[in-house]
Amino acid sequence: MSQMQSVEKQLRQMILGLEIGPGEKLTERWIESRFGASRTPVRAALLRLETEGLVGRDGRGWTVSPINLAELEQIAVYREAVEVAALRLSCGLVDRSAVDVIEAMLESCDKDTPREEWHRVGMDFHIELARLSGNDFLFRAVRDAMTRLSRARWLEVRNEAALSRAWAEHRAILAAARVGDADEAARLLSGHIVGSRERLVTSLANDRRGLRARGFAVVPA
Amino acid sequence: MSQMQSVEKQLRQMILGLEIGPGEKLTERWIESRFGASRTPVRAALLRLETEGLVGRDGRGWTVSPINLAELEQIAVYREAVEVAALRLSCGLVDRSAVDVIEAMLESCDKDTPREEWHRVGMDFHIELARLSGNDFLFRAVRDAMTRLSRARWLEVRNEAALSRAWAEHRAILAAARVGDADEAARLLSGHIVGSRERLVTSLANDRRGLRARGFAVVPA
DNA sequence: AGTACCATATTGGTATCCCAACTTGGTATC
DNA sequence: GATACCAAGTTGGGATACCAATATGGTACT
Repeated sequence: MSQMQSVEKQLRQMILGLEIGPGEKLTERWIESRFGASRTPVRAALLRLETEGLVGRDGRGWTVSPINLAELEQIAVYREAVEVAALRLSCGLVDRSAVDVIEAMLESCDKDTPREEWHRVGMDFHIELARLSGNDFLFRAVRDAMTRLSRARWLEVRNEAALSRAWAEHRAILAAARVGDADEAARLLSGHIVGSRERLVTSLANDRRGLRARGFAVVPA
Repeated sequence: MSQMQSVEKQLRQMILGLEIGPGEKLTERWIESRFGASRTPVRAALLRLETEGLVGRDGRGWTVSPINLAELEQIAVYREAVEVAALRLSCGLVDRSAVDVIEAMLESCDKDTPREEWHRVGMDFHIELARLSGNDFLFRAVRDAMTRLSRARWLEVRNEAALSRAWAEHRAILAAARVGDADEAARLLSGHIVGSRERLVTSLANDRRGLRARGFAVVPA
């Protein structure tokens, strides 16, 4: 693997894992020494992460993108459009057996599963469902949206009730998709996304003070 | 403007204007000498254009992305999802006066208008309509999709009949949006996108031999 | 003539150097 | 004590040098 890919991957992981806080300043030279690479691959990695929305420019320098509540709301609308479109396509497929693979993914989480795993599977559910459509653009749109939502959702997975509710909704969506009921699946997915957004934004808005105290920049809606 | 932005802009213009043919190989050193910049900004520009899908990696090197008919079909599905979502949002706005600005844009094209302008306005119609929704993600999705479609559409604008048909459909969409009839506007827009895709892919598939003769790589659906 | 092989040129990946713009911290002045 | 100002350090943008991998073209041998 090239240094650029290595730096990109590690830096993304640190940002998504909140090892570098939202809103924190980054310098190319710090990344350079942190990962033992020179500035050329570091700059390349930053340019890519910028297009993912994980880092942004702050004047001349670089900043880890803050958690942006207004952005979270817009992403939810965007997600709804692309995920529903992908799901409708999938419901029209003759072979929808991949639904079972996704269901198995959900079932792999039980009470002993670490939080990180719940978090990852919760995102992968949506990503894999989109991949099933066979449309690369819809798939990438969902994957990128989930990446942007990742940190905000991570701050939320402590909530047991929300998780079990989400899993129930996920199963219901799969059940509708399995029998090819596109309208019902779409309705359930829309509801799930809208509901998730409301709970997420409310929760973060309430926690905002606490998050800022931990050094996490959170810009209001 | 930084060299990176300058190189990115000029290179994008050359690719979209077909001055560099789809499928052509690019070397960083050629770009370097062509635009009088050093490799640092050249590499940065290539990395950004890669995320736009205008250039891609070919093993170790760089290639201008070929025209890909399968991709065009997938983009149409993607566009339909995001553009319809944006249009429905726009129809729900209380102030839809911006529709008139878009209409004026359409009207600025007459028989004396050069082809390039028709081409640009035809794309900007969709982009501005998406911007009107106020959702940045839907807007960027449409803008990026139109960028990817740009070259294929350029090979098509010679067709007078298709243009006047497209303009009529554009006007009808605006008329429905103006009175806030979201369902009708969405129906018209869906039809417009599906129809455009069919005509575009058919036309390019027929021209494929001729395009390859001009050195343009066209990969079939 | 065909083919296997090697020297050479070219390429992208990386490291490093320089520079102008900007920050920062201290200092002299009022 | 406040403020205007300046010097030193830091930063991102750019240029260039170097390297390993690959492509290329010619050559010797069959």
